[in-house]
Amino acid sequence: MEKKVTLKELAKQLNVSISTVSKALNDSPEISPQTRKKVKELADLNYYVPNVLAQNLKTSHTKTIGVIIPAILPHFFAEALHGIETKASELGYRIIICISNESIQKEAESIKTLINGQVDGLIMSLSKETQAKMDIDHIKTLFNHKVPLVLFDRVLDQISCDKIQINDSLQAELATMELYNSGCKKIAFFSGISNTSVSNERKQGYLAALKNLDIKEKVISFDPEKFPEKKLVGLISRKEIDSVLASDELGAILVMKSALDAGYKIPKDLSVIGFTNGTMSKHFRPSLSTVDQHAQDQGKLALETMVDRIEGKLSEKFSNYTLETSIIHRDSTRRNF
Amino acid sequence: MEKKVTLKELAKQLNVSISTVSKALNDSPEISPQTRKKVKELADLNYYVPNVLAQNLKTSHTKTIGVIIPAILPHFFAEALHGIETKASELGYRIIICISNESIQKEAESIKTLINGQVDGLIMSLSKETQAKMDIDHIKTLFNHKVPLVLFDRVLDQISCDKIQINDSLQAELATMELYNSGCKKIAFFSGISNTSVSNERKQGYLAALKNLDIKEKVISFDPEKFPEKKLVGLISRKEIDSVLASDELGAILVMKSALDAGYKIPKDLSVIGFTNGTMSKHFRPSLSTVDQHAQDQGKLALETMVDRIEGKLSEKFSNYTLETSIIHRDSTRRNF
DNA sequence: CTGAAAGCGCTTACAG
DNA sequence: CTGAAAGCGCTTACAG
Repeated sequence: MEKKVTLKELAKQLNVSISTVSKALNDSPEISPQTRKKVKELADLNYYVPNVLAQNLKTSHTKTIGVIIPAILPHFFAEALHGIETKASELGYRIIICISNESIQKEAESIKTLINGQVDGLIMSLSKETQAKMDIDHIKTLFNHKVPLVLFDRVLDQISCDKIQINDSLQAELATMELYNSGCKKIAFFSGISNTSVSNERKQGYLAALKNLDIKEKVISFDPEKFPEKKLVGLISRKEIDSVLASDELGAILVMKSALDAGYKIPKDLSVIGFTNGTMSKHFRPSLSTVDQHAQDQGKLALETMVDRIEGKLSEKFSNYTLETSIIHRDSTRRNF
Repeated sequence: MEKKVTLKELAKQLNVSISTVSKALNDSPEISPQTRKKVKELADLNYYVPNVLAQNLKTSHTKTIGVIIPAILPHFFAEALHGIETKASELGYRIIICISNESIQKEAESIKTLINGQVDGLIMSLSKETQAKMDIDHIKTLFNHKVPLVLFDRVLDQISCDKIQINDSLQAELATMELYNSGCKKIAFFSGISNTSVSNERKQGYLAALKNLDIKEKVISFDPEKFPEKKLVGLISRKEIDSVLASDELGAILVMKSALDAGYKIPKDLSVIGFTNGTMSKHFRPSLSTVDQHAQDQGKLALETMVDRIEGKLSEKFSNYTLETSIIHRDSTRRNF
């Protein structure tokens, strides 16, 4: 098999100049139809594909966008990534993805490998560590290199850039209200993802609702690896709680499992609402009522915003989108309202 | 904010040549320690990062690998992708991902956008359509462009390249045997992913086991969007089946749900084994016994193989890895064996 | 130890 | 309508 064919070789074979070949291939009106045809035929015959690296070097944009997310396994991120990829391929962009594994260091490394010209912009959802420590030095290097940034879902006020979010706090407040309206009076908040801005927002919303309702708060943070089963069961048996708002899907499922295993009925003895509408929510028995975060839409919007920014269609001022969300009512909550 | 700083500017500021700067930055022993230090300091000060595009153009390798998968939402692929990314970042490679959405056309487009020099090699898992139609013309263009290919999970014999698989047929056979040994005598095979090589392999394994056992086969293909609930319940109530091997996770979950909803007990009335060890398998009640496909390992091995191929560490002959898999016993099967 | 020069594969003003 | 030349930002033999 011969080497990859270049403009140079095509030019030699046709006895014309490289410029002519280049222009012909790009359908420049400068070139005569006959030459254009001749060039294209030979190019096809040789499976010629222009080297993007060289093209990019000239045009200095790459039509590829970097994506750094904390993980892909959680349904929310897989779904968001799906949205990003779909929109990207629609708009003719490629995506390079890096996973930070919730670590600030890995995040910084990924940024470093991506700001070297191979990417027109960066879409990120921040790692837990970055959010917790509010350490954003590594993010700032982006701006030193004039690489535009779009943040989605896990954002930070300190960073000024385009942002896509959902109104987590409001949604949590509404979800809490719904539990109340369906007859629940002792509502607990369970979080398996403390340390993230979203979990915090959701807690704030929960607390705000309780304040209005004049209900006592009960916030429980836990490590998903060791769910506090006994504690939950104790709370139910002592009738200290009759419902749970969980800040994430897995948390909600673990709450339901523990309650069911202990012999309680859902939603009769315990109502549950989760966040993130994943496959588990849909297929668990009973199915889980949940706040839909519209992960795909967040991803799509992030990508669109990025492209608009790159192509100069946005004003200097950064945009801050807050997506509408909705509560999906399923079988883990009562309907009497 | 100034323009991106280049070697040229650093050279000008230091009153040395571009070559010197380049060599200094690359720690060439040709350059005196003092100059090296001076250059590096200025580079840091200016946040200099070499333009990979230019580097690649010279060295003609990009240290990035393209990945084309049919989807990211199914747990298997998310997990495989996770493995690929992890290993890539370990070995200093970046990955560009494209999703074919199970379509041959999208697959072909993705290949086209990736073979233009921006990728050192391609890792793929084939779309259903590609596997069903055995249409591999678009794959062949890869070879015309001398881009190495590694196939994992969904492969095709007609394509000669490095391959990573699990022994689906054998695993299905073993899983069927296990159902038998645990006392099941009427074993059905449910597939929500017909049209894929893996589903077919698994069916073959199932059939092979039944043949040995002299049991009558019962194969049911269905569209995951409309699971044949009545049919399943009918089969159970008429005692025509006492167990199910499902070719995928969602299929297994749907089988369990339908049976449970109809009032049957698992595993007492119906034993179930699935494929793909996802979160649903783990958290469903009862938890699902399943064949672990070691998705992450497949991903990691695919990436490693790719890198070895690129770096010339592999012999001309293509390798064909078959990974060991294992059955994870949980609560959807009986233990009396 | 330092630098001038060629070249990676392309694009694009500028001449002719 | 066609081509020579410069340049994108780097690397690397080759001279000095």
